[in-house]
Amino acid sequence: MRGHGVRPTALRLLIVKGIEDFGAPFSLDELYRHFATIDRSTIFRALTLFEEKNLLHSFEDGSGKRKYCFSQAHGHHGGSTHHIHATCRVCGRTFCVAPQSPPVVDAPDGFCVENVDFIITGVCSSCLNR
Amino acid sequence: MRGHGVRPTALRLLIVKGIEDFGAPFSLDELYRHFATIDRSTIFRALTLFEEKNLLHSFEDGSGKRKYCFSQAHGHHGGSTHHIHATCRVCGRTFCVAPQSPPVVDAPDGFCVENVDFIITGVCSSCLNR
DNA sequence: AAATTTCTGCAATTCGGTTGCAAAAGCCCT
DNA sequence: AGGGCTTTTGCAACCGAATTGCAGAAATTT
Repeated sequence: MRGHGVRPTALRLLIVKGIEDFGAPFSLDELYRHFATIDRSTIFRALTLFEEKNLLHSFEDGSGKRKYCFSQAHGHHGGSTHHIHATCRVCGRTFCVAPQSPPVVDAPDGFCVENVDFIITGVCSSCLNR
Repeated sequence: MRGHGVRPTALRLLIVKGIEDFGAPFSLDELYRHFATIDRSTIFRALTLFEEKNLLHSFEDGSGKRKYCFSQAHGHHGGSTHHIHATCRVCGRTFCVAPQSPPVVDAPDGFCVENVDFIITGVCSSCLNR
């Protein structure tokens, strides 16, 4: 955390802990409800800061809520800002499709690529079996 | 339009016409401003209906506004619900990265894939040169 | 053309995200 | 440890985009 220029306050540590509990991409709202005591804006600002400092990555998955997850750099796979996610349109949850790295495609002429998101939409197995 | 179970009212025909004028993914707002006379909710409901009936496809590109574009089935490429788009984080416009079909990746176990979006984020050439 | 259904405009609401401000907490210096 | 400065936090309010309820208009059916 310090390495990224983020001061580790009590709440921020708590928040990171909470994020780890999720183990999957989460929305601001999910995290907020996770510990009902911390203010929404505090969490929002922490997430924004974390993203700025490259501890987190965020993306829109079609569910209407922005999703956050740890940057690959942080650990669980690869080593770039590339992501494959699967979002269930029924329950709105998003899963990391772990180790694969998204394939390379051509961008339009002169387009400077900063990030690539690969988003699968459909129905997850637990929503299917119900 | 009829083939998809959508009744072609005067306004809906106008709206489709407007969409064709764009030639690129557009937001509700852009379309609304395109013909200042039609009510926002009317357009919204038309787009929602079109999407339900598979005339349109929509996705979130990170710009905060939902983007719509014709389903591939409708014509301009491929033949499935697969999409490659490039979004400029400066001007918010989204471009179709036309003829390529996104590569196949594995979804989580038991996940029923309905759609695949490949979203490139960065800065477009006209925003770069300024 | 009367009855029924669908569509449209308007106004209001929801929802997620974001900001301004004052108090609280943390940091640094003596 | 105490005082002064900076950063962080909670609260309340705001914002923009999406969405809905309702009543009148338009289209369809009989």
